[in-house]
Amino acid sequence: MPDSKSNVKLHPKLTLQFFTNEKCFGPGVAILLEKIKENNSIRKACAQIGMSYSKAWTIIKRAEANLGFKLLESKTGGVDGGGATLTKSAQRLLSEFRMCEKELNDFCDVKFSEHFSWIDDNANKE
Amino acid sequence: MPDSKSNVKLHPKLTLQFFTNEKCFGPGVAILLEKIKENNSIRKACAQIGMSYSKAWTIIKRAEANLGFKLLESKTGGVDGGGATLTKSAQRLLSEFRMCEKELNDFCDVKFSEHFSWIDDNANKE
DNA sequence: GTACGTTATATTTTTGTAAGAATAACTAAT
DNA sequence: ATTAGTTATTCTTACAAAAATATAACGTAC
Repeated sequence: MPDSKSNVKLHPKLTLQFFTNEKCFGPGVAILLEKIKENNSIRKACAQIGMSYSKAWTIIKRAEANLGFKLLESKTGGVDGGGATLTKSAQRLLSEFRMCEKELNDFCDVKFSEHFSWIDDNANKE
Repeated sequence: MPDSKSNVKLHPKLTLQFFTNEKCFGPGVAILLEKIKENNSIRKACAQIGMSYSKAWTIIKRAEANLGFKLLESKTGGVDGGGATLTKSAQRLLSEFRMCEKELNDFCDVKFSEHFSWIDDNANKE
């Protein structure tokens, strides 16, 4: 049996994504929207999470196109240069997404221990 | 509201992965192991799923190192050139993984309709 | 002892994705 | 008009991940 490479014990990670024909919503867009909500600015949000503006713009546009509704209400120009805020739909999507993720993760923790606790036991390993 | 880019309706996709310090097991290794089991051969398995042998080898070794036990029992040489079979632990891991995935996906379908049915309704969209 | 078909492993090449750069447009204030 | 700071958009560049390639080793049969 090979030596374990790591001290961190085995744990599950669940990723929730939404698709139509293509991937259109997941953790990346979610965190981005959260930061835009905090900052009222796409640019500042990008700076905080280390994402390029062009990527942010791309994934938001793709999400909007596939979901069928707008996520951002944005203004250009003005004294502060402009800004962006979340639509009501985006806020709802975001909050439901986080709730859903939490419920799934809780369930996953239960199932993981049901199915994989035997891995910690040092029996039955070849 | 932007026009929907696609006819396929919105649906969730759940990905289950295992980590220690690094990612070490997920759908990719799972399907690979299933094909190795079918064929008793890493090479044939790779051919079937369009994965390079070097990648297969890398992800299996990484999985073994992080899980702490062997996944494959392999032979080189001989009349048929050799081959590989799954260890008992690998078979158990695989079957529990598929079961766990199924339970999570079923739960996810329920939760998705609880949280996101409103997206289909053409109300509340800006 | 040569051939075959595989595992085992490292190295090189390709490719897909993200970052970065460049540019235009917008609007309130000065 | 000019400035400022943002959104909007496209294009180019860089990098990391995957594929491809190369090579060695293995053991059974002929």
